[in-house]
Amino acid sequence: MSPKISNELAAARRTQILDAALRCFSKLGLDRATLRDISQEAELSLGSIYHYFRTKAELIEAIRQRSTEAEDAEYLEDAPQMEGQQVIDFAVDHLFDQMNDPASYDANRVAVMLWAHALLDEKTLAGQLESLVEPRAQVLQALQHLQESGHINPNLSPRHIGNVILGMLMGVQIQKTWEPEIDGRKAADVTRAMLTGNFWIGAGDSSKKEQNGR
Amino acid sequence: MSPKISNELAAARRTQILDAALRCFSKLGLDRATLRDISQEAELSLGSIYHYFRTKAELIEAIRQRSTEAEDAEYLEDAPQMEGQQVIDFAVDHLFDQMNDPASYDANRVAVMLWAHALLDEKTLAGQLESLVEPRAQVLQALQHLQESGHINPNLSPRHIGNVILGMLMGVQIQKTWEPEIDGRKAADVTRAMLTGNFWIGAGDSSKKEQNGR
Amino acid sequence: MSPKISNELAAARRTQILDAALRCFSKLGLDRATLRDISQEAELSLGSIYHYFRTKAELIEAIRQRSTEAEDAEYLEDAPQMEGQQVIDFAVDHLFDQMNDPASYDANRVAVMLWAHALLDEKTLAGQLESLVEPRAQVLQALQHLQESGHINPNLSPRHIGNVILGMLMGVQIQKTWEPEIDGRKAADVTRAMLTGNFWIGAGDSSKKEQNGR
Amino acid sequence: MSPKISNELAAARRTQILDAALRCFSKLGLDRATLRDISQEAELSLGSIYHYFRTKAELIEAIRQRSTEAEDAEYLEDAPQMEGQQVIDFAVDHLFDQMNDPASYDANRVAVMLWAHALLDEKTLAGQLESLVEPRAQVLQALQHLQESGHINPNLSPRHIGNVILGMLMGVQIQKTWEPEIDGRKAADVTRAMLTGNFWIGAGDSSKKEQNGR
DNA sequence: CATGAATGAGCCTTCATTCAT
DNA sequence: TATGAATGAAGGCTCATTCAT
Repeated sequence: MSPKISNELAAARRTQILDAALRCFSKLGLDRATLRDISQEAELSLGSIYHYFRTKAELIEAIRQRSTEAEDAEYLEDAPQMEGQQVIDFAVDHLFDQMNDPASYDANRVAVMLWAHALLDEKTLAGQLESLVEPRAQVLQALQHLQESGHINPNLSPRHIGNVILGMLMGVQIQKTWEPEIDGRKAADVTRAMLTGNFWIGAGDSSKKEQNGR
Repeated sequence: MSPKISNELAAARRTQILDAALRCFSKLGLDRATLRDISQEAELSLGSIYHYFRTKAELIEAIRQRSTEAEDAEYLEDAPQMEGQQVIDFAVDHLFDQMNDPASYDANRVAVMLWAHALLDEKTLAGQLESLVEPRAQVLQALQHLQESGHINPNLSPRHIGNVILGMLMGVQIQKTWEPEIDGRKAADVTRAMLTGNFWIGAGDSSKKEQNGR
Repeated sequence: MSPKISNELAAARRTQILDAALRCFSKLGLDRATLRDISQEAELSLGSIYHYFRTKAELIEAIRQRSTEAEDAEYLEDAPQMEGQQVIDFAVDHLFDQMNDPASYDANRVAVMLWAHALLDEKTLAGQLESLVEPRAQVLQALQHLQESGHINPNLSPRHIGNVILGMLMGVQIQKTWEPEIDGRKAADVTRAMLTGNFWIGAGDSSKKEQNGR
Repeated sequence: MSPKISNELAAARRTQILDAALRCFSKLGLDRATLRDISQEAELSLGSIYHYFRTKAELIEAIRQRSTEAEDAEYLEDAPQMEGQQVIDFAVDHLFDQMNDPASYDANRVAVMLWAHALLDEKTLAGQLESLVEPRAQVLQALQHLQESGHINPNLSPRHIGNVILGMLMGVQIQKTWEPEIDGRKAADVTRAMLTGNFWIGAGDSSKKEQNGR
């Protein structure tokens, strides 16, 4: 009989290794976690890792891919049927929710590490940027509609609006890895308020105050 | 022989080493840049590094300190005498300007690396957070005033407003290290607009205005 | 089911593996060719190699045996009925022909590798020497006759004549693995000339003749 | 003071390492001798080796260079002022002497290993061939003279004569690494006899007998 | 018999740190 | 104080061999 492991079993092993790697990377960092650490965390031999990942870099890349795929999968499930401001609200809520989820603790930390890692590894950077292409296009389209319809200040560069929105999410995520007590929902409230005119309610301008004030 | 001269010399050597380290860390990463790399970049002997920094960790810490001190020095020069919205505008402009300055290329990259490094090194994290205490207090005070005076939505958590504002800056900085062509000034425009009610102008469509003005 | 069939099958598998091993060893070297390389070259599974050869050393030994057996088989077919100078001529021609045969490319390279390998592995050395016993005895007998009949200088040690003759063949074979454009037949001409007095013809200059003929 | 080691000391360390490497390679083989083995044989730390040789391949190459340089140095000391047959006699004697010298035991074994190694490593092969260029040219010139003056059979290819002569030396050296009791001087006698018409003295042919016979 | 996943000792190489000069 | 040679622990990776299926 073939001892060739079934595809499901092989996938399970990959998952087992990736899970262990995520924990090790989260705890020790991408550079300092060794493959021996990971093999022990996965309760496998060192050599086994190499059946599933040819190099450490490939393992890191697999971690990166899995995390963006996971996000995309959840995200794309609901996003398509929305439009305009909803798209942005949804993205913001979704990402802040994930940031708040204790189960994402390691994933969030490793995500931050990968952002720094992308500065040194072209492949990681390419993967990182590529995973942003589609969400970015969606957001840009939504922003364009909102600018055309006069809701968003048309003098602002859509691309840079996108950078700032994504930046808010990334920047808050970093801070939350530093100070886990930060409440993602409250940060989401702030973000949403900023994006929909409910942050600055302009007391000194009575017309604006009435428009935007609750 | 004069201690003053040797102190100056020593300070110059430290600077020389820190400059070299910044370049090496920027290029190779905190973990992968070796002390030999740094000594060569500084045109010093390997051993001499150890006269000025006892360990590599101490050198990294010194890099971190110097970068926050530099920012603080510039920043605190002008900021104190301002108040209210000015404080925030000033901070935003200041940080985006620095982000845009080609001379800050290495410093910006290393800053991002240090954010990730803080996840693994308690001392780095403590330093990072400590350097935020004062600016954060200033911003919080300004926000409080602006909420009390009715300019900013009082239902939002000041602390989390601070997190989001800082997050925008950090998040855009990361993206700029990935895609240097991002224009920091345009991102600053967006940020300022968001913080002062000029992003979402919700005008021209009364039905929508009512929806969002709730 | 028939044991005969399985024996044939087993022999075929062995041959298949040995052929693959010869190619891998030729290309990568005895130490650097891995059993996985060989299994892939043989289009077999890694595990199946171990059904036919218990260790890598045993596989190498089998390669060595097969190559000397092949030579002996061809060689002994015709050689016995010869005598005197013919024996030597025949051996020289035979070995140079094989050296020249493109089909022997890998075998010749691996033979050279095995000569070096014999320095480290007693079993290989023993096999190597043992395979020389019979041809050496034949050659020695022929040499003895030729010395007794006055054809070959009787002051020379037969054993060392044998060493030099075999050495010529081995040494030219090494050079041909380095520089494949060497023409084995021309080297055979030289060798045969040396062995039969047609190399140094010392003619035409009586003064020199006397010098060298002493 | 500069701890920079003097050039002589550095050269001594290199020699120390090369000597140790030669012993280890001789005993264990080029592939199987580890750098740790060598460092221990040299009574140095493992890391130290890497101050003097960047890689194992470079160490092997240094071994190869040193051995050919040593030969050349001795050889060229006396060879130039000779001509004709003397050149060949001298080369033969010189190489057989070295082969016979117990102090060359390891060097001779490693030389054989390098011949096989050259099949796998282009740089080794290039070095090997390059070291033959000059002696080969000398020998070819001597052969040409001897053919023109009618001493050597003009129908033989000079290049292949050279291959056979060098081959005799190499082939006997291999056999001597296998069977150290082989007497290099006696093999030298045989070789010299073959090269000067004193091997085949042609009893059955009276004309030849007179020409070549003693 | 066949298969290839699993094992883990061991290899080459790197690098922070020490220390004799 | 300055230098860089020396140290050796540790890391990524390989590979002969075993064994469950």
